Amino acid sequence: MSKHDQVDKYPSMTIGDNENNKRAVEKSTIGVQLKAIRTENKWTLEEASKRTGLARSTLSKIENEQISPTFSVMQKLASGLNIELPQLFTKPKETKVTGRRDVTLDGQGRPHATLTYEHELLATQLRNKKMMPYKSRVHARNFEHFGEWVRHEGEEFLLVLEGEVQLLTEFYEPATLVVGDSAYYDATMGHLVISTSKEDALILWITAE
Amino acid sequence: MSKHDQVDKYPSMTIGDNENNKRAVEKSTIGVQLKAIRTENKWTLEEASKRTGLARSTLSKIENEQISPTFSVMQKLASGLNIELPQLFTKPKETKVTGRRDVTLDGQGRPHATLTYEHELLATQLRNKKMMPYKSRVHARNFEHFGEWVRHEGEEFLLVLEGEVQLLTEFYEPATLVVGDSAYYDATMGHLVISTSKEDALILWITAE
DNA sequence: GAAAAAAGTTTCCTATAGGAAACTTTTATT
DNA sequence: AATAAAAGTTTCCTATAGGAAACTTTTTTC
Repeated sequence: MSKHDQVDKYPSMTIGDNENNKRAVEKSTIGVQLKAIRTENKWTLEEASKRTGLARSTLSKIENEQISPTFSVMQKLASGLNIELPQLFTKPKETKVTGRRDVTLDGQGRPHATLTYEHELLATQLRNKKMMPYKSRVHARNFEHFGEWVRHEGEEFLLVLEGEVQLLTEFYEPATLVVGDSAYYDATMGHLVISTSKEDALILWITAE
Repeated sequence: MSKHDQVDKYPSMTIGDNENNKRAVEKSTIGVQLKAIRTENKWTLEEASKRTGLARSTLSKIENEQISPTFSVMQKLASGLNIELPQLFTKPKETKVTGRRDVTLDGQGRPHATLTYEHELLATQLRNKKMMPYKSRVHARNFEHFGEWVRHEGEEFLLVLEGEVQLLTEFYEPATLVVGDSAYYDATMGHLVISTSKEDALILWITAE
């Protein structure tokens, strides 16, 4: 009986618990969430049971973290209780008391120069902003200055503050913009701005993802 | 031979499938998702197994929709494969071919007047934007013109284009801004802008939620 | 404040999830 | 093409989830 070969896969192997697996996963809270949702709606387990088609006992056990529900049960919960699935394991977004403000005086932003632009980043005091505003002096005079389309996630808005520029975009004809003109476009589409005035143009950009 | 004996549990029962349960739930696709993620990363079941600490067979069964994984298993999947939980049941956001663009020439936006401001809405051709840009002529000269703080969801950025204004915010001292100055703040905080120059001031606003 | 009703928990059992190993299919390798 | 190796599936068993009903706790009602 020489079955020496496949007898022991994983002789003393670490079936994957140590080497990798960043076990920093915060504890599930799915039970807590469920209970919160149910009580907020003033539902009894019985009512929740009727709504979801799950047994009263099952719901109780889930709420008390005695069992880990299967995905199909989670779907019944979401559907029956009229909530989105992620609500079951995402703790309610703490309606943070927001009162942030950051004033940037003209020319006082954080400089950031490239070959083609000279950016002045605005509102750099605030982290985790929804928008990234900056003013840029446009050095580029033609497409070749770039060589490639600029392309990134999100959407972009720009307003011309000084001079005249051309907004080149992948799927459109170039647009000539003068002071006061603005444009809004998907930044995933190739795009770039070149100056068509004698002096460098000045524009305001804002991106949001 | 034993497998066939107990084949039909649930003789013809529908354990709770009829009465309630709005079954408009799209079929799970969790298996499909998992397989997609795994193959995209060129992982074998064996590798995925090592990463997640789950058995090869379990992964196979999940991928083939033979079982509905428990939440704890889903957590191991997310953690081990370095993905966010919702990725497991949210079909990959169709990287929509975005190529929208809207140019608004100076003064050509959609007008919208109030007692205190004269707004010019920009980029009105695009729906579902992440940002709402507009230019506003500021009539207001003092707080009383408003009577109340302006307050709404999201964040706001403003840049002074002409004149001089004061930015009044609930939790800060008033800030005096001249042409080129800008400010970024949480719009949930009471805020408003008044002109402090002889003429009406002109500012650019952008809000994002 | 005792009895009844309702809400919630635990028990006990069955159905199903998850793991180890056998088996099958696919992919290299010669 | 035959063989070996790797990847994937299925089987079989154990652990656990989920349901029905008994039980306990809380709330209501008289």
